[in-house]
Amino acid sequence: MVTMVDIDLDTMRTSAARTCSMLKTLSNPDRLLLLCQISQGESCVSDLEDALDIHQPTLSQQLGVLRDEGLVDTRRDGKFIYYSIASKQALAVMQVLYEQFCEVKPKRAKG
Amino acid sequence: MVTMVDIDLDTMRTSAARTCSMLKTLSNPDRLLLLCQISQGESCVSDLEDALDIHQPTLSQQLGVLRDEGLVDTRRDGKFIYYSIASKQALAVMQVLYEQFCEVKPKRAKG
DNA sequence: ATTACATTATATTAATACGTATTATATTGA
DNA sequence: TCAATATAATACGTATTAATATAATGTAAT
Repeated sequence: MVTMVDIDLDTMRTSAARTCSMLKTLSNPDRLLLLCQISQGESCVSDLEDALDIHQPTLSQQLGVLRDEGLVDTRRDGKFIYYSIASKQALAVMQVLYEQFCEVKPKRAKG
Repeated sequence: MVTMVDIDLDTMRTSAARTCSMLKTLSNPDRLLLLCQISQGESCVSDLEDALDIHQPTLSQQLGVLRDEGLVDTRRDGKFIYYSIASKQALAVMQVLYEQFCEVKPKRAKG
């Protein structure tokens, strides 16, 4: 169990709405992988395309969703556009998701 | 930035799919509040109804979704059915969401 | 046992909206 | 003019949600 202070229902609903908005954005495999990749370090679109094997218009569309939700920032360098994580909240969530769903824990000997 | 070990694309996609499945389940304000409430301690349906002001069939429907996804367990005691968190992964995610979206940090004086 | 009531779940439907993939085209910069 | 990226337009299927009604299970009283 987890300790959370008691807050009123309106406040809770407001927070829940903001939270759900982010969660929905994360609830797509392509976007999740994109964020995962970008959270490893700034990446340009063609890097992401190579790394994740998502084809370009889809990639661009989903990156657009991430931008609209404010989860990523962009920076242009010549022909390339570099993406980075803009939301510390998203980063915190990604970190836990990684720990819970991707990290393999070494098994301990019984005893 | 966050440190994650490099894993192959198939494995990543498999993990992403499982992760998205849970995220989708969390991506609804009613369900999120339900989980939040239940993570505070085992609750029966009428408690949840009172606490969250969601009407009964909706409540039951959304609890069904949480059950189907394996996020909650139930236990009957007479007329009442008690819900509790079944997934440590969900609990971990709820904890971070709470920290990131609900917790109010006291402001420090400058300097 | 039967009745009645409280608690929770299920079924059904209607309305709406959403997500995604695809193809084509536009923009920007070297 | 080519490479990198974004946008537009469309089309398809399907998911989401709320609402209403009804069923199932348990308890208590008679």
